[in-house]
Order: sequence, then C-alpha cells, then structure tokens
Amino acid sequence: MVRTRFAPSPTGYLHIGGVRTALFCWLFARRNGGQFLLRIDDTDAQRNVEEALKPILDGLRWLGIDWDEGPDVGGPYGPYYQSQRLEHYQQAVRVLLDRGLAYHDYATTEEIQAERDAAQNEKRPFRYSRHWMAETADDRRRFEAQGRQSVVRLKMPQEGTLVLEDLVRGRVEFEWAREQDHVIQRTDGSCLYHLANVVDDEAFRISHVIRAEEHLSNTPRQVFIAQGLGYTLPQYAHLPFVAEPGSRTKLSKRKLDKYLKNRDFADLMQRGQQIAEALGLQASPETFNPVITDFYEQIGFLPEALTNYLALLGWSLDDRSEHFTRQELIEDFSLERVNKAPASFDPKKLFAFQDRHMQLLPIEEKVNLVLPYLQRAGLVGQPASDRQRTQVRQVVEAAGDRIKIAGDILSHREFFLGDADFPYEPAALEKALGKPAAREVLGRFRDCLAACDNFAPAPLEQLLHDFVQQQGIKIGEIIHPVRVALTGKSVGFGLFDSLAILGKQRCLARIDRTLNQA
RNA sequence: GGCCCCGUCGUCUAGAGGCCUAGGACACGGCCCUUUCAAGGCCGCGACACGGGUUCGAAUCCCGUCGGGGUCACCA
Repeated sequence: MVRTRFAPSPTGYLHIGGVRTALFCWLFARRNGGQFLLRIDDTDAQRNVEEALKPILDGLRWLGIDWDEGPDVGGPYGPYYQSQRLEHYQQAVRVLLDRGLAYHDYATTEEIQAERDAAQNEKRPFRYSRHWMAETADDRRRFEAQGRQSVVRLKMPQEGTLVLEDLVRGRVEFEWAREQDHVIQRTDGSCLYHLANVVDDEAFRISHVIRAEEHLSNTPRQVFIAQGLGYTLPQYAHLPFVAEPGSRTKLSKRKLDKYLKNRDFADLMQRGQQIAEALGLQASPETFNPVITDFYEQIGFLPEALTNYLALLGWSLDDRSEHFTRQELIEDFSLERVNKAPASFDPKKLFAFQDRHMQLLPIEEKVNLVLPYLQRAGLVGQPASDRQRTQVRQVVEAAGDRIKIAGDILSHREFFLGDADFPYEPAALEKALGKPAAREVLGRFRDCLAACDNFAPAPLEQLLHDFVQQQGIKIGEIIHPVRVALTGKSVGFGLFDSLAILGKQRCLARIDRTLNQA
C-alpha cells in the first residue's frame, strides 16, 4: 500500500514550493491507489497552531489536494499533530539509549561551540569529541553533581558507507564517519524534528517519503534512527526545489524584495494588487504575493491551472504534452519522470497556463467565477438579480479571452457603474474627442443610434458602416470616439458588443454625457 | 571550508550512443488578421558549461575542470 505524507509547519502561509511538494506526494499516492496524509510539524510551535494552519489547509483544499488522514478528518493512526505525540518520541529515545545507539551528553553549548571553533581554526571537519558523553549511571551522576544538564545525542557510526537508492536521484552514498552526533532530545525533554519525523513516518506506515532536495543531507541520520529502531525503511524520493525566477537559488518567502526587481514577478504582483485594491482587500506584501498560494486564490486563478503549471515544474510526460487536467495528471504522473535539476519559477509561463485553462472554461462557469468579484466590489447585488446575471454573462461573453483571471472582470467595471458615474481616462478622452470635428461626428452618430430600434451587434455594425459611408469618413474616426464615450477607455472589447450590452438608453445617455463634457 | 546534489535555448523541458542540421512550450522580435486591446495564424531569434578520453560514431558513457545549489542548530 502506497502511503505518502506532506508535513507542513504551521507558519501561517502556504509557500508555492511547498505546494509543489504536496502536489507530487498527492499525485503519487493517487496514481498508485494509495493514501495521502497530512501531518502537522508543530514541535516548535510558539503561536496559535489552528490559526496558523488554516491558510495552509485552505490552500491545499482550494487546489483539490485532499488528504485521507490528518487534521479535520482524523484517521486510525492519529493524532496527526507532532505536539501531541511526545510520548512516542520519548519512547523511541529510550529504545535508542538502551541499544547504545544514543547517549546522554552533558556538554554545554559553549563547550560544543569551542570544539567547533577549534575544528574551524585547524581547518578540519568538526566532529564532537564525546568528552561529556555519559554511558553509565555513574557518569551521569558525576556530571550532574557538577550541575550539568543533558541532551540526548545520536551515537553515529565511525565507519562504513550508507548507500541510498533515491527514487529520483538514483544511487547516493554517504560516509557515516562524516555524520554528526545530532541532538535528538533537548534538555527539557522535548524531541527534535529528525527523531519525530522518523518515528511518525513509521507510526503512519508511510511507504514513500517524497520531499524537497534540501532534506537529502538529513537522510543519513534519519536512516540511522530508523534502522536503530528496527523500522523498515521507506522509499525516498528527493525532489529538486523550486528556484527563484531566473536563478537557481531556492525560492524563499523572505527575499520578496529581490523578486520584485524581476520584471515578470513585479508585473504579476501589480496585477494582483490592482484587483486587491478594487476589492478593498488589505493586501500586505507579507501575505499577499506570488510566492504564496493564497495570492492566486484571491485574484482568481484557476486551481487546475496552478496545478498544471506546478506539475510541469520538475516533471514532464514527454516532449510535447503541456496541458493536463487534474485527472490526467493523476493518470500520467510518475517519479521516474521527475527531473533532478532545480526548476525556476516563471510567472509568465504560469500566466500562460492560466490563460489556456481559462479559454477552455464554459461560459457559465466563467460567470460563476467572476460574479463574486463583482459582488465583493459592490457592483452587483447579493444575490444577483436575473437581470444582473444576464448582464454579467453578456460582459463575460463579449470580453472573451480578455478575462485571464477572475479578478480581471473588475477592469470592465464601467458596465456595472451608472452612466454618470464611470470615469474617463483623460488621455483617451483628449485623443478621441479633443477636436471639435470629432465631437460633431459623434453627435451625428448619436442621432443615428437614436433612430435605431434593433440594438443587436450585427445590425449595429451595419448601421455604423452605413454611417461611415454617408459621412465619407474613416471607420476609426467614429469608432474610437464612441468607445471612449461608452466606456471612458481607449481599449476594450468589440464596440458592437459594448453598444448592445448597454442598450439604447444607456448608450445615448453616455454619449450625451461625453458631449456635454467641456 | 567539508560532505552531498545538479549543469540542453532567457525560462520550463524532450533526448537513456547513430532517428539531432538537437524537438516542443513560455518569453522575445517580425508579419498576417483586425475598430482598439486581447486571442489566433505564419515566420524568426535562440542551448548540449569547458577540456580530455572510450567508440566507426557522444548532448547521451568515463575522468577532470569550471559553474550553480543544498546542507552542516537543543529550527522544521
């Protein structure tokens, strides 16, 4: 039975690289008819775990990454919070101690540091001298009489080689003698991640440990613990990490300022901020930026598009398949086809995937997607009236592929504002209607419209062409002024669609308002 | 610095000795379509890090060099 797990710490946000790891774990489990579980690594938690966990669980759910066991759903091996599993870890420490694979150590932090510094000065690799190692009860009493406190350290082998068959990296070798005597239990009796991790993976019957590459160097000590405890080793698969845009360095939330200097990244950020602003969202860059999953949910990305993009970041099926639904991903995913080299995050390419997925979305689904944005911006009532819904549908249809993300509907807000309320772009107004002659033409066209009683796109187009011919003008001379009069903008979707959506009364009102502008 | 990992167009990648004059996608540039903006179509630009081997033949195998990254906590 394949069982994989994703083990987030409750940090308050879901990092895009973390999602990619979770996605691969999930895909692998689903592909193989196995289970995917969530474990919360909160051994070090200071803050309110539930609160800090919420954005993470929400993000995973939004992406359709569901878990069979874990928070909210429970499961037979729970609890799934490390903070509630302390006795398991302490029990494991006792076993390691009994078997002579770990020892009580009474060195102070300063003493360890001194050894480290000495090694540094002599340019040799640091290895703890075990000077304050207590292997007998007598030793312990002696050190404790000095007022010393102990931690428990791993007693790593002094020789030999560990050969690891990693499912994505292949054969990897480590020399045991290079490994440190890591602390597994603190002075206060609490346990450290590596120990907890191994104990839980066994307790949860994890068959495949799929995690980011940064854990590769940690694997030997975990293998040592697992073997010492008599566990059967899981299969390991170390994924390449997601790197910064245009770099090979690991993507990190903390370097936001640096990423914002990247043009593509900044563009995405700006696009998001505009939407946030229109929604009156408080968008602190700390929690609202393209490194964090929530950002995409907020501004209206399609979860399938993000998933599709992320899956291709380090994995591919062949030399041409790019578009995958979630179901196709499940069918086609395999660890054998995961790359070894890190892949850098490309906001432009992500956007291209979003574009493609959006284009394939049926119109009604698009309407459903977009409606909440208009409602939150106060442009459409809640619930929307039939008339409003129809209008939204018309706008969405006319906008076509111009709506790349759901929040983009807000850049067509003029259709939902009063005829006297929508703003004009000053430059557009000046360019299209600055000259008196242009205003005269617009006036004449207004009369034409007033006489028209079939306000559908096709007849309107005919009407305009007839008008152009009669007046002996170029089509651009009328089309641009009309667009500005109707929408306040120099760019937008098809003019005849705009006219039809607004209807005769509103078109005339808007043209009159424009003509009355100074 | 030690150890470990990685190295094909700017980016994501295909490639498991001859199918490679290295394919696809995003981005970029040009043209076409067009009332603007998108979208779409066509064309173009553009890479095997370097040096040695092995071989009739190497992006693919071996060695070295260089470069990039990860990791070396009483963090996870």
